[in-house]
Amino acid sequence: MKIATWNVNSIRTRLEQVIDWLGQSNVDVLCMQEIKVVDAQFPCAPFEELGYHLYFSGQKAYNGVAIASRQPLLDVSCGFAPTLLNIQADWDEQKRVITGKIDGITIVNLYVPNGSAVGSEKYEYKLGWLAVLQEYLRSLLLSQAAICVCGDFNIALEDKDIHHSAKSENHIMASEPERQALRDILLLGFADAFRKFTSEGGHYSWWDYRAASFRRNLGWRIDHHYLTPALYERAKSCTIDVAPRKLPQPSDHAPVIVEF
DNA sequence: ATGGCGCGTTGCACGCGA
Repeated sequence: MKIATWNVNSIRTRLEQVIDWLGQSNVDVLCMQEIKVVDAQFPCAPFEELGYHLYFSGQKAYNGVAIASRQPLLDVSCGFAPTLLNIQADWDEQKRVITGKIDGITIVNLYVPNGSAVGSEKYEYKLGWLAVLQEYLRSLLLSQAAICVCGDFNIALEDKDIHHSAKSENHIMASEPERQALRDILLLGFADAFRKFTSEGGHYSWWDYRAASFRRNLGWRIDHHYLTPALYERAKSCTIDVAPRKLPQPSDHAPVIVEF
């Protein structure tokens, strides 16, 4: 069983690359972020022709998450509210969460807010959103034993997840409050699948479009799979596939795949 | 220090991403 996460940066623009990659990688589940399309316009047909079922929560122009799965997902829900019944509704206005269950594994597909700049209004929104996410996962853990939380976290937890020329405490995605918010979430009982197999730095999942960052390998590892303990033990590999990032007109993110 | 590239938009410059 392979579960992949990929910020595709517009599913309509990236459709051919995503479909090609699905056909080659043969993953069972693909979690996508930044689909940037309303539900009525999601291009379902090419996925269905490959044998995938589609689940999505989209909005116009920004954000949006989707899951393509070979087997139908159970208990699909969008946003925090179905689990956090008392949450303020506006935390679900931006479409950043979709959850479903397959083979006893609850998959939570996330697009964590970017945060713009440390100290900005969007940064405060990101920290607030992460606090809501913590409560969401705490609540899920009450009823679900095997959880895979994956997606674009927009946080590099350690300095070795960041290329040498960008290490800055006040950099968005690396500031201490963001890292602490993510550590607090992991303390609920999640471990990084990638770090089960690879301890050294220099492995990245996102490279800025500008300044030839990919060619110079000036990247960040910000796309993650976080697993509950028994699932973590079952993980057989976790890899970043940089091949799609080399194509013309790529997403700025590469897919990350965990295998059980 | 700044901006760089790419996406979508009742588009033709701008907000946003990270």
